Amino acid sequence: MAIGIKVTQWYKNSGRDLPWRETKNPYLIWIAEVILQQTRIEQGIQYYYRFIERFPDVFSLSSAPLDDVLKQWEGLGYYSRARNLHAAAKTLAEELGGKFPTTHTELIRLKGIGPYTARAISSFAFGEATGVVDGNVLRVASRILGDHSPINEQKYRKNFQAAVDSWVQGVDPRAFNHGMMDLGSTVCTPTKPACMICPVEADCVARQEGLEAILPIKSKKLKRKVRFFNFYIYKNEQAEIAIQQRPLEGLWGGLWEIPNEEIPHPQWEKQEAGSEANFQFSFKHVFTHFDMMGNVFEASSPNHANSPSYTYISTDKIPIFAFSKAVLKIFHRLGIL
DNA sequence: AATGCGGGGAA
DNA sequence: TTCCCAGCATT
Repeated sequence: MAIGIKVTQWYKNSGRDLPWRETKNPYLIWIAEVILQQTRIEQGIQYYYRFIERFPDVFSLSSAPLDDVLKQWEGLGYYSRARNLHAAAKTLAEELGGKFPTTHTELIRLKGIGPYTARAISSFAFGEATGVVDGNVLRVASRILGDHSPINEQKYRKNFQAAVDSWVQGVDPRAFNHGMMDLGSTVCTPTKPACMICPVEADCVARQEGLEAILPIKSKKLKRKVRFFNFYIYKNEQAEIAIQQRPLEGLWGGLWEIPNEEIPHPQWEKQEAGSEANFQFSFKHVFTHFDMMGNVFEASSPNHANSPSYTYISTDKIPIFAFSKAVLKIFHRLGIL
């Protein structure tokens, strides 16, 4: 029996039941897929419910201010996703009449929709017979094929895509693609895969050659660097604090923050901010590409805190603005949120 | 092809 | 610590 049929049948018996699988509405599927990019289901599912309640269709999203979209995204990370989602919604609403393209080759032209998401939408919403390839599916395919090429290198990607595309031919694309991802997350796991209950054990080269623990191969990535920052709580006479909005590009793009500066050298014990800034505490915040070590200072003297970019707000207005997780943690630590 | 971009959970 | 997770955009 073909791999496609086995995976499809397995999915119908053992697949997961997830809210965005109950619909063929491309908008709902799109929102779920973008939220779940590089994000675990448990982490994203509440964001999904809140997001589609606040923005139930492409027009409510396209007509909303970007700040509202970012507020819904607060704490989820990779904030360019929210910005791209908003931009693509405008394209869909204003140029395409709110109608989604039905093929992955058209969908991929929209902001924030890449090879994975384009195929997920076209397959799940419109039944296109194309292979949906994410990190889970790459692992499954690498093991089934016994392929030792690094799955995180672009030049090998098309081979895996072609294999999955061949498996989806002649079967229900929705069930097959969902099945491949569920197989990856519940059976063909990174460590200790449950090969005994795998529907394609007999087709799996890695299993036959005892390579389950070796595959998939991944080439090494660079080690994170450490960068040092000072963060400042500036208070005016009304006990309001200074905040500012970050530029749309780059880290925490479009989010609000408290004044801060990167310290070129880890002058950890020194009071960089001047005599009137009182050291509060230090923290660590981990990113994909660097570790942030932060010092937090508090100052009531506004003489060096009068930048035109600052907005002074009372602390009970903090929930109105979208902040990064790091800044929210600072607020909690200081007891002002 | 390499790099930037968040945050949380598990081994 | 290290790795992983329903990736994409930019250069």
